[in-house]
Amino acid sequence: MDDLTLSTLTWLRMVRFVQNSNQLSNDHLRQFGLTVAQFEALAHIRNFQPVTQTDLAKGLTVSGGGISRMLARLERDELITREQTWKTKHISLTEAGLETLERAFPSQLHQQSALFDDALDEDEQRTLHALMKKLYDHSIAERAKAEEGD
Amino acid sequence: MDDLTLSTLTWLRMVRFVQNSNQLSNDHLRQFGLTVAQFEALAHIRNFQPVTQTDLAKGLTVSGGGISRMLARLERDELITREQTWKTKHISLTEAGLETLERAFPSQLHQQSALFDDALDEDEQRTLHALMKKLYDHSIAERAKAEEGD
DNA sequence: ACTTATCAGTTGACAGGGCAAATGATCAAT
DNA sequence: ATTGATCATTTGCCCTGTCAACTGATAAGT
Repeated sequence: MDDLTLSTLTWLRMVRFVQNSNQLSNDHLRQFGLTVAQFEALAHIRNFQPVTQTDLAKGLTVSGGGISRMLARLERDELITREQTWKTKHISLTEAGLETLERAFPSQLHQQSALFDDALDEDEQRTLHALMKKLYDHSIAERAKAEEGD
Repeated sequence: MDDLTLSTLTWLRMVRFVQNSNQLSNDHLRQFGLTVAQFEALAHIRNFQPVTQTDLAKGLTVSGGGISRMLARLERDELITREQTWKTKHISLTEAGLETLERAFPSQLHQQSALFDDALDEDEQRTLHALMKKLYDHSIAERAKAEEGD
């Protein structure tokens, strides 16, 4: 009954794996009062601060509207600050934001990579990485193509 | 600056690829008035109808609350019906639901697999499938472990 | 100076989805 | 029959995210 081409099956497994992994990360991060999205936002901000909202949106591949709302929540929780100079807002971590990130970071990173390290040996990981790069690059090209033919 | 372990990089590419692919699918499905989530729900319902909400939630790996809302929207749009017998609601496609699905199905499937077929040859696809199966199964096991140790 | 692009960010309306508490319906045990 | 236990679904509250329309600020052309 089901539509079991190889790529369909692969796709399904990938989507579910990403789902499961995100859920595990969310469970894990709950003790720090963070979601995966927030964790990733904080990590990105730390690496590039001070950063504009537009750049942050690009870096995290979310829309401008999405980043605006997320940052509003992070600001409300006093994990980041937004300072407006001219027309641009520059985002930085607060003390509390940095502290939270640094508490969560190591275990989150470990949790994340364990999912790969436990399931695949080093050769397999390298192979997977190469395949994902191909797929990813191709999907980027497709998105760009869709964009221009708007 | 960035935390560039192999698994982190692989993870990032996988997440972005899934994002891009979903976005491409959403763009594609817009002409049929469907989202990816709705398309997948309709396809699943067609294959298993009549099906209970609980089973549907499991099949699509969303929570009970999530499925309840999504089905409410699909019912509002008259793509499905919910018939209550005893304590359970049985979901089926309406005429319009089936028709919409059948119009969208072939091109959506094609769009989906093209992303793999254009980027990877057959050997690579088989390798990827095997690796994803390993990862997926492992993530399922981890979720189960997290569940019991609640 | 005054209008017009243009760019950065916000906001309303919406879909998707999680969790936990509440409802409803059925079944089991007294 | 009545009280509980159990299961299916709903609902309130929240976060994530899109799109499109809107606001504000700056830059440019006349």
